[in-house]
Amino acid sequence: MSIEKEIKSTVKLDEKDKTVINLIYTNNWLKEKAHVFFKDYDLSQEQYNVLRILRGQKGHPANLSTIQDRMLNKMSNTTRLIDKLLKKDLVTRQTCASNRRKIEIFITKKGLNLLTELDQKVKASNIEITKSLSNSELSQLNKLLDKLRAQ
Amino acid sequence: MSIEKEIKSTVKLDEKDKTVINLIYTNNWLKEKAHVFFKDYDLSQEQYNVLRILRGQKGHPANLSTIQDRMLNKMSNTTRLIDKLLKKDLVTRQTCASNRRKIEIFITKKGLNLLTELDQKVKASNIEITKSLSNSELSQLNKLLDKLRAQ
DNA sequence: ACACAACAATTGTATATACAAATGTCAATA
DNA sequence: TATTGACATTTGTATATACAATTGTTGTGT
Repeated sequence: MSIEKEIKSTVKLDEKDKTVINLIYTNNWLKEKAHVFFKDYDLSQEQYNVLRILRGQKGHPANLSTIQDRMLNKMSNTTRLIDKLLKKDLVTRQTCASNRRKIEIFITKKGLNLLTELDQKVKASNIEITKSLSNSELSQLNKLLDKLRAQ
Repeated sequence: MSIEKEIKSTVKLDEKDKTVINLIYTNNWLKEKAHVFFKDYDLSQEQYNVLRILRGQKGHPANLSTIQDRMLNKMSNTTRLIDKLLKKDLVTRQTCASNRRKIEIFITKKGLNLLTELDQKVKASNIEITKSLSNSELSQLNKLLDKLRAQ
């Protein structure tokens, strides 16, 4: 459905306004799907994201500011997010020996296993989410989004 | 910047995965802009959205479920959002005479004036946000987003 | 008229997020 | 080595959001 019908807009929108609303609307649509997906795993989208960042470290520790840097949703409170992962034994936390202001966070074996389990499911979910578009359309969409943000 | 560089991804993503991440990332980029925009007005994005819905009613009242229906972010607690608009005298609330389960919400003169003031600024902001894309690219992007959601 | 289900909104509670202030640590320099 | 500013994280507090339970109202069937 076109975004104008979708939001039952009473006025005709120009392409610029439409794009902004369309992005917000599409994100909500996406967020709903992610929510359904993750609730089975007692994991928030952000927690999943952090685990992936840690896995990307390939054994090297990450400290809080590194994680915050790479997070999709830059939220201020990474400490409490890590607290939750810690409580589930998905990560470990220790202060950095060479600089005690920093902390070193590692993903645990349990965390890696959970990610492995999720990998295929996320893949499947992404296929499902994007099934209406061909690969060339997806590539176009990616190009346009990248260009939009290039300011 | 491409989404892969942006998130410092260590692995090559396929277009499907890239699209999903790109949408999330783009939304955060957008949310940040909206946040900066609205904070000067002591108004949240959602509050603004509700005011616009009420203006769209053109004098007719809207009840809570109608508003919730049309909101971009379907959140559960419209009551408390209306509370806040009420406290700022931007809307009025009264129980519906013919069905006392319903309430009727109207936008006030003050609310309409605020919207009028914001109209041009939102327009300008949307122009700024979308300045990297031509009109034909924006139209393409809108088509792709609409198609993506068409499931 | 009464019981009961459906409806519309509100309230309570838990969790998430944003922002500022506080804590502890380190580096520079006088 | 004492002071100061910057750094990295944590904590406190306010606000936002999600979800379930509750309240009050209406419509329907008996």
